Amino acid sequence: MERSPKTYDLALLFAALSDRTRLRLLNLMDEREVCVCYFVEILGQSQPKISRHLAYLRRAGVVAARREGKWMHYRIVVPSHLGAARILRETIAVVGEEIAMQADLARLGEACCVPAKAFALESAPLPIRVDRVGCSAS
Amino acid sequence: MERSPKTYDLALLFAALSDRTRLRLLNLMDEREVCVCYFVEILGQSQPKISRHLAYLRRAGVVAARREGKWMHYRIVVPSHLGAARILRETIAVVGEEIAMQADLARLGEACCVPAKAFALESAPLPIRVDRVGCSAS
DNA sequence: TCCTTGTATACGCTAAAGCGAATGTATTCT
DNA sequence: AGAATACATTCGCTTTAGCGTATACAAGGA
Repeated sequence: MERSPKTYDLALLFAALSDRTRLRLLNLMDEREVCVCYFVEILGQSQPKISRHLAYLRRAGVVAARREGKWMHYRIVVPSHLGAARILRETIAVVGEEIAMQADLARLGEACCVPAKAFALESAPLPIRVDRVGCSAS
Repeated sequence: MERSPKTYDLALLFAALSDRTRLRLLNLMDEREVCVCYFVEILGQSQPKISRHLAYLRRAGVVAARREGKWMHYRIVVPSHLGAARILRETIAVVGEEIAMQADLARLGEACCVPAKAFALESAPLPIRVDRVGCSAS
C-alpha cells in the first residue's frame, strides 16, 4: 500500500488547473484514457498547443501517458496525496457540470461512434474506459 | 435569495489559488476577518507583497475588504457559484491540514493573545470571527 | 495643519506562461 | 531505405506574474 505523502505542493496543482484548455482536457479524460488526436479534433486547437498543455499536466503529476504504436494515450493520475486527490476529484466533478464541457464530451462520443465524420480520426484507437480512481503514475 | 450563476471562470479561481502566499492568507482568514497588519506579522513578508496578493484575491472575487479607520479587514467571500464554492471550501479544508498552515494559525492566536510579543500589533484590532459561509461581496 | 500610521499602488525588473510556426523524433508502411 | 503518420519540442514573441523599492493615499492624532 502506498501511503499519502506528508507534503504536496498544492500551489503547483492549482497552477495546472488554472487554464481553460487544461480543464477541458481533464474533463475529456474523466474515466477515460484518450488519444491525443481526439483532443486536437474535439477542442479544435493546434496539435502543438494540445501537446504542450498535456506536457504541463504531466509535469504537474496530474496525468500520465502511455504509448501504443504511433499513438499516445493520456489518462488522469489521481495524486497519492489525499488532500490533492480530493481537490482534483472535486474539480473534475464541478468542471463536468458546465454545459460547454458536456458538449465536449458529446463530441467525443460522436467522434468515437462515427469516426468517419472526423476524417482525421479514421484509424485512431478509441478511448478506453479507466477506473475513476486510476492511480499510480508510471 | 441569490441564485448560483450559470457561468463562472474556474480557471481564474485556480489562478488565485496557485500561489503559496495566497493559500496562507486564505488559511488565516478561515472563519476570521483579519487585519492586514496581522498578515504582515504572521507571514513575515513585506507589506506591499501582502497587499498585492490580497488585491489579487479580491480581483478574483475570493475575498472582500472592509475599512475600519486606518485598518483594512479582509475576509473570505464564498462565490455564489455553487461549484466554485465547493472547490474553495474543499481547498481551505485541505490547506488547513498542512502543519505549516496550522503553525501560521497558532502564531495568529499568539499574536492576538499576547500582542506585546509583536510590538507592531500593539493597537491593532483583533481578528473577528465570521461565519464560515460568509457570503456576498460588497 | 502637519505628522504619523496603516495600507494601496506605481515603477522597474526578471521569470514564466502561452501562442503560432517551424522543426525534431518515434513508429509504421511500402 | 524512404515516405508518411502521430506526437513532442524548440524558437521567437507578447503577455502576465511576482518581487523589492519607492511613492501615493486615507485616516487619526497633535
